[in-house]
Formats: sequence, C-alpha cells, structure tokens
Amino acid sequence: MSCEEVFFQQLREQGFRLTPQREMVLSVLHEIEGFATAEEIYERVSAISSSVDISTVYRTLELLQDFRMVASVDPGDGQRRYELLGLHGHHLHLVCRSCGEIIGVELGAIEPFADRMKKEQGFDLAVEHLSIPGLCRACSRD
Amino acid sequence: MSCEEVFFQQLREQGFRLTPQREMVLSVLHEIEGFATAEEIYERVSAISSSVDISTVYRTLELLQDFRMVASVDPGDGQRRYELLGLHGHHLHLVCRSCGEIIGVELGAIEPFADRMKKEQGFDLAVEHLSIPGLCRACSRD
DNA sequence: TTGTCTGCAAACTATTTGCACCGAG
DNA sequence: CTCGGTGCAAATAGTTTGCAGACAA
Repeated sequence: MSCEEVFFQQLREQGFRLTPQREMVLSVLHEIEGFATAEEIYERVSAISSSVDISTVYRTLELLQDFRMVASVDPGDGQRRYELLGLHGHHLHLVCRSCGEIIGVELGAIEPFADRMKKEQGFDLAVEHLSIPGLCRACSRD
Repeated sequence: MSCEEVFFQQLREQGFRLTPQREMVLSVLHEIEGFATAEEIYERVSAISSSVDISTVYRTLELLQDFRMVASVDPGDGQRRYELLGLHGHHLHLVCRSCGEIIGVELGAIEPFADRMKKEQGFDLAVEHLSIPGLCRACSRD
C-alpha cells in the first residue's frame, strides 16, 4: 500500500475527510523528498492549484504529524522544516549553520550518548526531534 | 578581575560605552545564575529601574554574546533563554519538553558522537549551541 | 562636543485562530 | 443534509529596527 493510500485510509478510519488540498500537500511532500518550509510547500501547492491558503498547509502538516507521516525540525533560524517520513522512520538531523543543508542520520549514532544522559542525568532524549547545528563538510572547508 | 570588570574593560577597549542599562543587565544575569528569557531579565531590570526598554535588554544581550559572556539556547518553544557564561565556559543543554527545565552538561559527554559525525559525515558539530530536547528525570517518571 | 546608546513606537515574520461559507461523505 | 474543512483576514508574540533625543567620554 502506498504512502498516500495509508494516509487516506487512516483519515477515513478516524472520521477525517479526504480533500484535494490534503492530497496536494502530500503529493508535494513526495516530490520534494527532503526538507521543506511551510512556505516552500505552499508555493508548490499554489503552482498546482491557486487559492489554496497557507493556513491550510499548516493545518495539513499538523495533521500529517499526528499521523506520524511527517516530522518537523526547528533549525533555530525561525523557520521550521517538514519532512515526509518514508519507510525509514525518524532520524536525527545535522543542520549546517552556513548553507542550511540538513543531513539525516540514523538514530543509532546517538544512542551511546542518549544512554549516558539517561544514566547520569535521568534525562530521556527525544532523539526523533533532535536537530544539531554545525558546519557541513563543504562549509567547514572554508 | 571580576566578570563585570572584564566586560567594562572590553567595552572601553572597543569603543563602546558603559551605561547603567548595561550594568543592570549584567548584574541581573549574575543574580539569576542560570537561564532566563529576555522577558524575565527585563522584569528584573525594571524592578531596579523602571523605564528601561526591553529592546535595550535585547541589544545588551546581543552585545554580551558578541563578547562571549553570554550564551543563548533556543528550546524550540519560541522563547530563547540566555545564560551568563561563567568560568565554566560553554556547555550543552538538555531541555525538558514537559517542565522546561534546562540541564547544563559538560561538552565532553558528547565528544564521541561529535567525532563520529566528523568522521562519517564530515560534519563539525557546534556543540556550544546545542540544545537537546527530552524529558527530565521528574517528568519521565509520570 | 561627538557620536554612541536609549526609549518609544512601529515593523517584522512565522504561525495560529475566529468565522462564515463550502463541499465531502 | 451534516458538520468537518477551507479561505480569508486578523491576531499572536517574540524579537528587531528607525528615529529623535539623551548622555557617556
């Protein structure tokens, strides 16, 4: 069953409605295959059908997050990024402070640190919401 | 030489002026010994001398960050926190998504992960700007 | 005196919300 | 037909900025 079909079925099961707007947002997220701001998604949706409102995009993104089909990261630049969760599920995000590139990394990489914080501080890391600032390979060369 | 004296001297050396507002912000940051929002700092400064503007607080905090005397964290709740960097220098921050508590941890704890990202992804972590969401001991008990 | 700093008020900007109409089921 | 969803417009809220006057050096 494709990603869209899963979403559409879950919608129905929980009494939500399938609207063209929701279809378009999901389809745009597929096209993008990576991170996008609400604004970028809104522009792409607008290109397909004008007079779709950005507030609908936000509302749909929230819905998709409730369904665990979309994750969002806050890179700290005041503009949240959204990402379609494929079969890979959540990963953590390295955010380049210079060029803005976002690199997805499997959660396993940070597990030793997460375990350490749990043991030393009793702190449960929410790794799926983690975005880590720094400099990507290209930018750290300069 | 005390923290204030360092700041005042650096100000002079670089042609900035020492104003009562700047003194008050620094003094309030000392009192607090931890994290505070711009609003909290503003309130405390207002208690000392009314009619100090919050924009001045923001401007002073930015100046203090330029001088590496203050660090700021974005816990992702839309309200940045500021912290006086004492003799300990930077540390990383565990931010509780439930109660908002911020726990400071020495940078050493995340070094193995930082090294791994550098090697595997060529990504240079900006550990001093790192804030990690999760649940603190008290909140994860519930 | 000089030109930095400040208070004030207005601008910004990403996101959220109230509301009346629209349209999926 | 119902009532959940949408577009529109206005509200939010933390932070930033333009400007004329205040004041540190």
